[in-house]
Amino acid sequence: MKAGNKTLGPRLRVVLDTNVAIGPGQVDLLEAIVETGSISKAGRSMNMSYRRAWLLVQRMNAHFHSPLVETAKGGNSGGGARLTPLGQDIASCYRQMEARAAEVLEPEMEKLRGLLARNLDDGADGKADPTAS
Amino acid sequence: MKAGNKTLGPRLRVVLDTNVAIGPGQVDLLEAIVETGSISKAGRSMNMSYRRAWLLVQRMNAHFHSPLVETAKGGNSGGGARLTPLGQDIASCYRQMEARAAEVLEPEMEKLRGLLARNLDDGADGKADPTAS
DNA sequence: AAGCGTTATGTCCAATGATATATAACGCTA
DNA sequence: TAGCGTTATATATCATTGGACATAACGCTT
Repeated sequence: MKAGNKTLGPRLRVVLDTNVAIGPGQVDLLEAIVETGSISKAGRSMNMSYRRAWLLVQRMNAHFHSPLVETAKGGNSGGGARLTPLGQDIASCYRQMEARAAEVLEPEMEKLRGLLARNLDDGADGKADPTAS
Repeated sequence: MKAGNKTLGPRLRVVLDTNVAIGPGQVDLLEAIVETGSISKAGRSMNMSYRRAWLLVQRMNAHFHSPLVETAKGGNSGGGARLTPLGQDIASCYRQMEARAAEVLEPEMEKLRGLLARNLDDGADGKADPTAS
């Protein structure tokens, strides 16, 4: 339920090394896996294709010294996925960082919010930040 | 030669409203405009096409209640661009937030860094990761 | 008047990213 | 053994983003 919403506020993307970073999307996915018990259900629950969800899991697993997500094929329920202790640890660590950042940056957030255009236009625009670097 | 500054650490993307956010790329651009005095030079200096740089400026200007960047056509130097007080204010505010976040999140960063895979494969190549998010 | 570098735009195209679709394998249950 | 839902994976298609290029206007200098 909380996964996948576009919350306002500071968004954190933790860049740990070249080509390895964890951001809100990944953590949302981890939490959705906890809630649903499978990669496919997690993906569906957050409007993400199974392929994408699976690739993200692949990446995360590869980047750390042991997997964050453990999967099983077959079985009564067809299979499933769940977080390893490391996965839980990383997800909760990220949330903690997020909360701490939101807390400590609140004054500046407030200030910036006051400088916005009244004009909440969109329509033709419809996207946010193309600058990834 | 690699002008791109992929600094490690927490990266901040301040989501102020639906469709309006400021992130590291935008602020880098603002600062490059200060340094170079023009959108085109700023773009070149950070390996960004003029078009892209100009569009970003457009967007930023539109999103706040007054422009962040002021431009001039023609003239002795052909024209140029510079930050308005609001632009300077926003850029420095963002940097401050960034610094504060980096400071306050350092312990968690340290912890996460310790969990990385030893294996830092794919060095200078660049063609390694099929997923980006 | 010509020239210059820049802003300001539009149009086209390549690269990238994400989705859709199609299988195969798996292991439990009925 | 057949069936189910899932993981795992390849391939093809669609969407979005960004870059290349082209052009005009501008206003200062020579």
